[in-house]
Amino acid sequence: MKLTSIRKKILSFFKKQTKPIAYDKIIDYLKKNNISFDRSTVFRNLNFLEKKRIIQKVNFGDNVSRYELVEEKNHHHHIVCLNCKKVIDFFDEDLDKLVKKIEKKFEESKKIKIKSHQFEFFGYCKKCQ
Amino acid sequence: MKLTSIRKKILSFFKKQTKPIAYDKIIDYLKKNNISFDRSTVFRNLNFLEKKRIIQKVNFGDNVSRYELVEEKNHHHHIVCLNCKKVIDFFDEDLDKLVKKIEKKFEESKKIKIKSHQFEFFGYCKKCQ
DNA sequence: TTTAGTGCAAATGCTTTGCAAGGGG
DNA sequence: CCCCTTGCAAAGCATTTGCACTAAA
Repeated sequence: MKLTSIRKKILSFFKKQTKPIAYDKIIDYLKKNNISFDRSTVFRNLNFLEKKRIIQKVNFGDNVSRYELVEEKNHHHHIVCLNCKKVIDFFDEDLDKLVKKIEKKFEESKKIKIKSHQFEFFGYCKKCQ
Repeated sequence: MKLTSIRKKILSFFKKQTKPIAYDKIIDYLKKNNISFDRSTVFRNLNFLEKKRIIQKVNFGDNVSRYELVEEKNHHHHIVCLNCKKVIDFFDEDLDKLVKKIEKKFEESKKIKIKSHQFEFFGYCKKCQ
């Protein structure tokens, strides 16, 4: 993996984020910081980083690709405002335990290798209700 | 809501499905049955039916819009094969109970109105492992 | 009769690709 | 020096839109 100039910038931008970010946020960031770039390069880097499992896609049901850094230690889920797309992370031990139990159950009974899951809540935040 | 010819066909197609279907499956169906249609009409109907809460979008993380009929009684989640996209429905009472508990908790503490959630597992089915 | 819904064609927006040039290891 | 990565331009798709016409209620 070559650490090219743009790749470094994109990675450092991801490190600053606390929520999943969409492609256009990266574009905005690069523009604001007067970093020259081509859109295809950004897409190629996102695909590349996803394949390398450095970032992962997060799905908010609106067909917009959002990414966040993969962090094993920090497993969490999201609550997303359907209007303003504000994101609140949440952690729930009971849920994680139950998820593991369910995964085990299906791996045994259906012979499926579970690789990942998505679990998101959608609603309206205080401001958007 | 007018019951136009195409709308009827689309609805009856949905009623035959047991799994979420993507746009192109509908196209295939209409073609096979020699029903004349325009792609934009199909999109308009999907959006319309979604707005009316007759169908709902289901997200498998691949940025393909898939829909299924909304059925209140029959709340379930999916396990999706990452390779062949085969879908297995699953039901889990413990999970549903926990979800309700979590929703309540966040509605009270964060003042968020939860409207829906998505919960899907991804993995590789027997054939694709 | 009224107006929601359709077909058609064009536009839009996101993402990918081919190719030649350039920068990183 | 090699070849992975970039920039550029063009292509590819999925989805949306404007407009005049059609058909459902």
